[in-house]
Amino acid sequence: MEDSKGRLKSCGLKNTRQRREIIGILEQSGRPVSAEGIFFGLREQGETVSLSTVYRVLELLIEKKAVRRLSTVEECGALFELDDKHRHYLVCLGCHRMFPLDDCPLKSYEKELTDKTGFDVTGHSLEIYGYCRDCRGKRKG
Amino acid sequence: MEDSKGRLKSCGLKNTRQRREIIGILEQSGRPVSAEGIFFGLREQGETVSLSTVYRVLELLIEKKAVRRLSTVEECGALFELDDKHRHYLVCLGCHRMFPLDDCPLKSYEKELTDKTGFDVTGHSLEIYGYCRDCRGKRKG
DNA sequence: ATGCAAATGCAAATTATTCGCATTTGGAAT
DNA sequence: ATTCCAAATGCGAATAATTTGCATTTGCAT
Repeated sequence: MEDSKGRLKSCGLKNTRQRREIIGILEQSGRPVSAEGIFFGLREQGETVSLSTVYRVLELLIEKKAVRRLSTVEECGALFELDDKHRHYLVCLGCHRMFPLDDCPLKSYEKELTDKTGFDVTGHSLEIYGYCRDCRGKRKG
Repeated sequence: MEDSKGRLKSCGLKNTRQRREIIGILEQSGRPVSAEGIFFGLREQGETVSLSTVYRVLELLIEKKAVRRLSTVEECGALFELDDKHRHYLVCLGCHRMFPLDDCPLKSYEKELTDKTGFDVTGHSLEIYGYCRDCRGKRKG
């Protein structure tokens, strides 16, 4: 089991109080947190780290793959579409185009979940990431 | 097949030029668009609708379930978590708590997709929405 | 044709995030 | 242990995305 200091070392990052504490919050929380959540979480513990540092450290940790950001799609603000039929997309990380999928791989899974968890499942959001044919080529070249 | 005027009527909404045009863009586009995308899309067609109207109309159409917003989770800015192991959440629409799922229902599906589509799949984001036990009770009462 | 609630535009306010720059600090080299 | 410097931080200002207040306009029921 890795502690915050260990995580920093394995990322090859300088070991600073702020970074240790931000990672600490992420570890304690056990579920996704917002930048503000981290900022105020630290406040409550009597620690103080500026909000810009929170953002910068998160960015850095994402680069190092020690942290992930939920739902990567929304790069330029929220996205909207007609709510006609249920639909998901293949999102290209190269050109950012979105290709609709033929069908939803989760139809049966939702029912299963409702039964298993007692959670009343009403929907889901799913995007698949990767590189489209065009961008796949460009990456190699 | 419904046109923008028809959609507005079935939502019980007043039929205004701006609304027709915003819906028009959503129909034409065939994939998710940002508010700005709609705004400038209209500009290009020589139509003009203020950006605040775009936002207001989208909001309204979402309420009426004629439009959906991609990835509903991020209500208070981006969310971050440790990137230790692959994980998804059941997100409660009542209390906004997030409950981690035991496992990912898409493991095999990704490979299948890579083969089928020629898209180089590198990952996905998935959240399941609904109401947790607590909130399910409260909704009925 | 008329009237009014609802819709719109505009500009200002908020919120989320990023950036520039002066100051501080971790840790490699001594 | 001390020195040094690139890298990290804090602060406040800048930017981007979204919301809101208010005066004006407009659908549509009458």
